[in-house]
Amino acid sequence: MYVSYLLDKETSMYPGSARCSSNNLPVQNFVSTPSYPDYMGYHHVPALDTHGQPAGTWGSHYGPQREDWNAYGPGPSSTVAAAQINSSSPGQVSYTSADYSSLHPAGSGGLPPVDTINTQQISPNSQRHSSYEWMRKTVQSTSTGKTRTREKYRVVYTDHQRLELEKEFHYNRYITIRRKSELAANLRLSERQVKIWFQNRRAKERKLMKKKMTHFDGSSLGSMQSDSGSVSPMPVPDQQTHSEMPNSLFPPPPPPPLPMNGLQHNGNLQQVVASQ
DNA sequence: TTGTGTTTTACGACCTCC
DNA sequence: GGAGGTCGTAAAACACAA
Repeated sequence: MYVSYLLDKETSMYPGSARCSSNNLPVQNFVSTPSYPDYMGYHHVPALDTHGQPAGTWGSHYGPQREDWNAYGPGPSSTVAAAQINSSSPGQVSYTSADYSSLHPAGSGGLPPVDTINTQQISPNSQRHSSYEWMRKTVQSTSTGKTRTREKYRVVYTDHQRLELEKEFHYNRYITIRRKSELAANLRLSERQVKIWFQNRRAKERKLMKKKMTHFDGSSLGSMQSDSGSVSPMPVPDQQTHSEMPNSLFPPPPPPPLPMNGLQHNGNLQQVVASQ
């Protein structure tokens, strides 16, 4: 089942990691998110599942479209960040599933305006070294997205941002222009950041697939290998739009790799894009 | 505390497609 | 030419053992 696939994947992805610095507050790092065990549960929580709803329900609840979060330009306003710097244990926020659900009204199918989710209580159950620890920690940031040519090399995305990106990724490994735009606006990332995140995420998946293949010595992965035997686990871009895919049809584990370098997909991808 | 390994952002090079 | 794809890589952020 795909859920177990996700579990395996996610537990390895964020093994109690609390990717957060204590010094800086990137503007987009405004909130942390539920633990991934909770996240895993989102498959079963209709209110959390944005994809079962018509795509149209997504955009309608967005906060004001923010200007592209320019990773190259001067830092954006610090309005959100300022709200996060408030406490002594800065921005320590976490959601229970219920919290999270309440923030995502059923039917809205989308994320609440990020500004509305910065005041959640700290999880009382979290313990040090538990798998929930990471979500207690504050994700903070500097004020700007700096490139490696600037003072700061990179920012750390909030758990919330990653959660939503992961959700989107698990729904579809290739994001459409529309969804990219929506996500970017909703997560206060630039579209470029969303695009690159997906690229990196696919790369990560390919890497994991490769790892798995080598681990299993290909014995049970015959169907996942190309004719030439070379490993190219790039899935075929899903041409379905989000509004077309029901909850129960979360994509299966990465489909069989294609014997090519991925560039052959461009035609299809652009068709998808064009269809938006 | 520090050294080391892994993961996460971000980029450049290069590719194909329109 | 611009878009987005992969691939490889840099470096920050992080985990963890010693």
